[in-house]
Amino acid sequence: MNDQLSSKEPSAAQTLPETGSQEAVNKRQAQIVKKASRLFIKKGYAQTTMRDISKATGINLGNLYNYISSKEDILCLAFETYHDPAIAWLERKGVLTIEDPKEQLQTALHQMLVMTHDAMNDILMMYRETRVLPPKFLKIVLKKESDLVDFFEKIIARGVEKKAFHVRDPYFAANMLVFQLSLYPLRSWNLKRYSREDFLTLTEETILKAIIPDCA
Amino acid sequence: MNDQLSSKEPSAAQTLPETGSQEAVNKRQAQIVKKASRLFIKKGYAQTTMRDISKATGINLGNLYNYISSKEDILCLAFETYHDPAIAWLERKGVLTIEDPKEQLQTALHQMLVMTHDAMNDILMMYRETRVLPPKFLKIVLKKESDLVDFFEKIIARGVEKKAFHVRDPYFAANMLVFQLSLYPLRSWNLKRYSREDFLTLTEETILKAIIPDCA
DNA sequence: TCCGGAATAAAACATACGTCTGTTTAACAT
DNA sequence: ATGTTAAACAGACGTATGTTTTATTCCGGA
Repeated sequence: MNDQLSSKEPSAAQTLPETGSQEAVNKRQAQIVKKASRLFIKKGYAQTTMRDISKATGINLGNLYNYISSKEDILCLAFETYHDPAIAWLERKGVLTIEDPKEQLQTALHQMLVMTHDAMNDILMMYRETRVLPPKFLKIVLKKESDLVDFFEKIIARGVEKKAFHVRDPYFAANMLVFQLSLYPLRSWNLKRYSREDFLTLTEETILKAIIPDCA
Repeated sequence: MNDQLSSKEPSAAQTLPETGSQEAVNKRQAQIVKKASRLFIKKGYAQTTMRDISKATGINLGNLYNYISSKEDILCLAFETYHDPAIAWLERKGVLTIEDPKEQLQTALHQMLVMTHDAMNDILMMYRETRVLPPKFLKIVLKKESDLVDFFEKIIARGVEKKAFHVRDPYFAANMLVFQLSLYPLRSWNLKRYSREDFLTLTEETILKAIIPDCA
């Protein structure tokens, strides 16, 4: 009846009715998460009701629970959906094999900026709703973010060794850089005057200036 | 620039019972806001109940409504309490009269960084709960933030004119700078390794490097 | 044609919430 | 003592919520 005491698995391992084809269930899940995310973005997680989600997806309220195990679970799935592609890109593409540190940093930074910009609403939502995540899942999310910082730290540290960059503390610089990626998601209300391209260029330029000595 | 920043009563707090000593009421209000803010920080606004606030303040649930007009009102008051001092400092102190652009920027930046650092929990809370603000009050808050950006834009623009700074777009630089002030509030979970002083120095250094040419 | 699993609609359920009301207590001037 | 007034209190009200359940409909395949 009320199994609140049973440990809540993070969404990935969430146990569901498990009937029929897992394929169709996953598809339905994705549909729910996508629609629900729009609502979370527009109204906030707490202010979005399961009835809202039912209406938005066109899936009956009771039927929703055949695909997700709880409202909280939808949020976890949303974090997964929009957080993973970034790190995935950095690994899939051969960023790590670029020899020139400056070019390597520019390539990684540019791609991250573009992705961040295009997913601005989702990122803003994540910043706002992080608190709602169950502790176990929160840990996973922070770990992923921390990995991203480590990724940039390595690039920067190598550039410093090769005298291509000039920063006193690569770990700090990486933290600042990753944080700066969120400038637009968190402050777009004050940056409307810039076109997408202008903004990306300006941001890239500003971030790099703090890392690459520009006196040459 | 900041014309009506010292508006006191007619903020967003709605009209209250308006009893006898407004003095005691304000004191009580401050007490409520302070305690409630701690709860909002710890559990989030939506997850904090008026009963929680009653328990934390020791003020009876029903009696709370003699001092605040709604739960939402408490949040508005919290924003006011922690948002105003920053702008106030910049105006009170004679930052605007400092002649040397570099010294002027350093002074303002340092103070803002210290204040941001010390109010990190409140700032994190504000980033997260902005959505809950009633539209009318949200507008006021964004205006204040925008004013802060304008403040730094003017400093930067003057430094550019005097060839002391090197930035392509002062408005963008100011936006980035103000955003960077929130690095610690938003990312402290990944920056625990730094002492307060080390962190402040590093941040100041990094922010300035993007504005002041360091080839000298 | 009929069966069985899925979807739907509607309601129920238990709880939690913000807010308000009616009453009591305490302080204090008269 | 007494009367007045503001503060404190417990409890209730109505609504909204996440979740579950029940009764009914739909539809493809035997």
